[in-house]
Amino acid sequence: MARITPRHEDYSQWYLDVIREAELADYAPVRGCIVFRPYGYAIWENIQAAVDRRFKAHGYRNAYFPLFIPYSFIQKEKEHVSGFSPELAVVTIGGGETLEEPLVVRPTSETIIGYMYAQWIQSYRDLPLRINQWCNVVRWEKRTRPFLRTLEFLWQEAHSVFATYEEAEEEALRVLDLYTDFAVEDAAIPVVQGRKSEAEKFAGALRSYTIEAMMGDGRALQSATSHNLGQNFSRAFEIRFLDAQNQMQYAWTTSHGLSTRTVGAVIMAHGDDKGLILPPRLAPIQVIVVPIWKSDEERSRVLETCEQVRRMLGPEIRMEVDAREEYTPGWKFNEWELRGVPLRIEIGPRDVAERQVVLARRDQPGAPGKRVVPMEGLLDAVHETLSAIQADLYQRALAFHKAHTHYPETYDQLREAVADGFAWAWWCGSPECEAKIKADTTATNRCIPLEQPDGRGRCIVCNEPASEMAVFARAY
RNA sequence: CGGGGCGUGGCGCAGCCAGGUUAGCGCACCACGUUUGGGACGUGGGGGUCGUCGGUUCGAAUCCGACCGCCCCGACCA
Repeated sequence: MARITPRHEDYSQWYLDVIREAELADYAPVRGCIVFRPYGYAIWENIQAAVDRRFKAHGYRNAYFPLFIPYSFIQKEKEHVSGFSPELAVVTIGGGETLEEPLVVRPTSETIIGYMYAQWIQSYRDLPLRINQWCNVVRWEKRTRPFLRTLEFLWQEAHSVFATYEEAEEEALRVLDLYTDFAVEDAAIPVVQGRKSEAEKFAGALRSYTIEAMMGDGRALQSATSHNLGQNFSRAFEIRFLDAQNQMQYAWTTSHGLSTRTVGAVIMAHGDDKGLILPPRLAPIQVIVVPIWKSDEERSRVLETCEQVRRMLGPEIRMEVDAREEYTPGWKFNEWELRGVPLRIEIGPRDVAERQVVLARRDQPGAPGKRVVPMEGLLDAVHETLSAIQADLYQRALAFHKAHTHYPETYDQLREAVADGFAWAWWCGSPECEAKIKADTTATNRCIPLEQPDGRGRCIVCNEPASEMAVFARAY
């Protein structure tokens, strides 16, 4: 029987229990690696579809670059090599023979894509160039956690090239908006858009932008990143072009990524003690139909009605009929609630006789979430209810986010704030003050939000004048 | 990689301290029957070299050592 530790008892255990019981993933025989089971992978496929659609609308095309990167490529960009060296997986033997040059299993693809871009770009007329790839990457992390941090993970990485700094900067912010739109509209998760501090930015970036989401325990999860790489990689890989004045210029590049960690974000942002709650837009099964019967005669009538419902909803709704005979309706109710299916339709003999069905919302367990609707017009009622669930999940997450967002004015208040959620505080910008907070509280500087309050303040640590607020939080 | 905890059928655990016949329990699984509007019940079954390797002993799940893995708290990170 499904056994899920209550969140208040042990949040980490709750997270792991949900993943196991909902059959999202299982541990692989290699440390730090997971198997994406079909139900978990289906969530990722829906995330992929939602993100891919947006990238294509922004002018991106998909391509695929190799898994293996020559070791020397990683070393060409100074900060990139120091940032990624500790976590590289390196292949030194191929076909039984020691390789002349070791191959890195990509931790990210700026280098190999930069190498190719250098060959493809000659003129300003070749710009802008926007390419995205869906792939796996490997980072040899010390400490792993299913979905949130695994040795191998799946993601999309988009890489673009522009003629000017301004265009690259604009792109970094545009794609950040793209991710934000996905998070809000599809994942139903509110996020803080911001800029990473120097200490937290991507290795090799001029500037990194992030969206930070709040999990159910108040901790932050960096949910997507968008980097303005400046000319760092174009200089390292000689990505140059002739401008309209026939002058040779180094290009300006950007990169952007969103990973399978997003599956973990969905689990932790919406789940409750009964298990998963999936936003309808990302749910592999949006509607589960549970038939109820006693006699064989009732069974055939009820199942016939289920098939009518399938014909009405099937073309537009991801739905299944759970006609298994070995489980009782009550068991199925709990099972599908654990798996986070947003809407359940119950159909029994009474409903068949009345030409009606019962709709039960996952996000409102028990009687309050149930209502009887006529078969006539069922498709519209289901669409409306799914939309309402999608909207309500976002509102609930937003209310939680706000309730756990604090504006401490003293260092002691900051300590208390980061124990509960996000702390917005004035920060002078110095790495020392940032490091002190991390050392004292384990909370890190998540970002400098793009939307800043008016006025100025004094640094929460050193009391020097500060022109910007930063968000501090404990993070995954 | 440091600190703490834990490895016993698929899941959750007991047994270990005080070594001794066929290693138990709940759930899950298989068969049959009765059930089915919020996790049904009966009867009968199947499944474990007790994380791995080595040591002590007449005898090891139990004692000793090493290693491996997992979880939690840190340092590192999407």
